[in-house]
Amino acid sequence: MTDTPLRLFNSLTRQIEDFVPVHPGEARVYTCGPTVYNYPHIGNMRAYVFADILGRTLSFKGYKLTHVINITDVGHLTDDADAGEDKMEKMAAQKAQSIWDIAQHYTEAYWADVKALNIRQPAEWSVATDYIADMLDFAKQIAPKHCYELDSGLYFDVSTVEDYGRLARAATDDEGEGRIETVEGKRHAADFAIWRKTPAGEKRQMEWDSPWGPGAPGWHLECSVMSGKLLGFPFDIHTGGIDHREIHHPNEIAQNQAFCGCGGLSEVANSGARVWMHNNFLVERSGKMSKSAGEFLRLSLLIDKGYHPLAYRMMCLQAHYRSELEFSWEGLGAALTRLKRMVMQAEKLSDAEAGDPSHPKFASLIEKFDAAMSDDLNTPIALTALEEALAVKKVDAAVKRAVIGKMDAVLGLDLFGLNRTDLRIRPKAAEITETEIEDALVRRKAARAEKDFATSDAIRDELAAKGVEVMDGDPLGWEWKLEA
RNA sequence: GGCCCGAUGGCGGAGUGGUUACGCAGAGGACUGCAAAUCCUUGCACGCCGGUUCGAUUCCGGCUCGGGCCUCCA
Repeated sequence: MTDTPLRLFNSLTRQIEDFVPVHPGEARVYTCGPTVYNYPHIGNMRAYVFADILGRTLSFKGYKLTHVINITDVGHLTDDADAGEDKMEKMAAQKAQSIWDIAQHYTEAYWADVKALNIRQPAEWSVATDYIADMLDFAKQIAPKHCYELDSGLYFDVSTVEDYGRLARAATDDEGEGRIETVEGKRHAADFAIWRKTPAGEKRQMEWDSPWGPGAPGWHLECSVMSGKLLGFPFDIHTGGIDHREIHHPNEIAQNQAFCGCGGLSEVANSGARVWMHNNFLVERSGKMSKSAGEFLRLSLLIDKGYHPLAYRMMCLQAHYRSELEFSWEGLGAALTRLKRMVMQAEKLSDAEAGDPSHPKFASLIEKFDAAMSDDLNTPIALTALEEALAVKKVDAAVKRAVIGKMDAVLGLDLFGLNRTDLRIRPKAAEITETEIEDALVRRKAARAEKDFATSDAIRDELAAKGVEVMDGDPLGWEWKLEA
C-alpha cells in the first residue's frame, strides 16, 4: 500500500473524501452495466473505462478488489415505468429473435469492446435474470412498508424513505413536472415500479410468477438486489454514468434504505454504498451518442476506420472522468499519435526483465503518479508522469521497465503488449492491401539501394495516391500508414 | 418550467490567490538522396461586467453563451 491516501469524489455528498473501506484492506465495487438490447456506443464504454481505472487504482493502492458489473437483460423500459415497453422485448420483436438470443448477442458484443479496451475482467458479471428469486425475496421484504399495488404492478412509495432524491439534489415534492406521463393511481410522480405485471391476456417471453401476478422485475430492483447479495450492504463504491445520478441510483438508494430498515442519508452508508461515483459523458456535437437517434458511434467503427481501440482508451484517460469529453476524429488521431510515441519508448525496453522499481531516479515520478491517481483518479496528470518516466535516460532498463509496468498496470494502455505496427492506421475500406503495400516497399527499397531515386520516388508517389504514407529511415525500420 | 454543470491557446484538456500542465497540430533545428517518421527546441489561452484582495484565470455576485438531466441512453 502506498502512502498517499486515496481520495474520491462522492456524488452523494458532492465532496472529495478519503476512501475508507468497509472491510479493512478490501474494496468492493459495483458498476451499473449495460442493458443488452443493442450495441454499446463509445460513450457507454467510457463508463467502463472509468470503472476499470477505479478498480486498477484500488488494486494499485493495495486493496483486495471485488468488482461486480451487471448485465441487464430484463426490465429496462424504453419509456416510462408503465406505458413503455421492455427494451429487450422491443428489440426481440424487431429482430424477430428470441429475447435470450438478443441478450446473448449484445452481451458478447459488449464483452468484445471490453476486451478491446483492455478493461479487466470483474470478479463477476452478474446477469439480472439469474437473480429473479432474490429479487422476489427483496420485493416481498420491502413491500409491506414501502410499496403499493396497482393494476400495472407493484410500486415503491418514495415518501416512505428519508431523503429521497438526495443524490440527484431533486426537489422533495413532485410538482412542476409536466413531461412525466403520469400513471393512473401513482401516489407520487417519482414512485417507480418494483414489479411490472404482465397485462391480462398477454404472455411475455420473459416473465415470472410472483405474489403480484406474472411479470418482470423493475430495472432499479435488479441493481439493489445484485449489489447487496454479491457485495453485502453497505459495500464500498457504486459507479455508473452521470445520468444514473438522477433517477436510477436515487431509486436504488431508496430500495436499499427500505431493505435494511436504515434511516436517512446523513449516514451515507444507509444508501447501501459508502461512495457513489459517476463518470461524465462523452459528447459529440452532431448527436452521434444518442441511441434513439439511430446511428451511433461504436468501437467497431473506430477500428474499421483504422484506429486501434486503445487510442480511444487513451482519449478517455486524457480527460478527468468527471469532465465532459469532446469526441472528434481529430482528437482520436491525436490520442493515437501520443500512444504510438509512448509505445516506441516502451519498445526500447522490450528485452529487459522487470526489476525493482524503487530507484531514486524514479522516486519523484512514482510519487507524482501516485498523488495524481490518489487525487480522485486524475489520469491526465498521471499520464504526464508516465511520459516523463519513459523519457528518463541513462538508467538501468530493468528498473525503468518495472516503473513503466507499475504505472501502466493502473492506466492499462498495454505499452509492452502493443507495438508500432499495431498502432498503424489501416482502414478496413482501404483500396490497397497490406501485401500490396509491402510488395511496393520491397521494390522501393531495392531502388533506393541502387540509388535509383527516380524509381523509388515514383513508387512513393503511387502509394501516396492510394493514401499510403511512406516513412523510412527511423531506428526501428521502415513504416507506412494509411490515411484515416 | 424545475434541478445541475461548464466557458482555459488552432483542437483536446489539467491546474492554480502571485513563475499558467500536458498531448495533438504549427514553427525552427538535427537526421534524410529528398521527404516522412523519429529526436531536440519553441510561439500561442484563462467568455463579459462588477466586487473582495497588495495582487484573480483561480474566490463572490451579475450577465452572455453553451451543455446535461427531469422515467430511452454510460
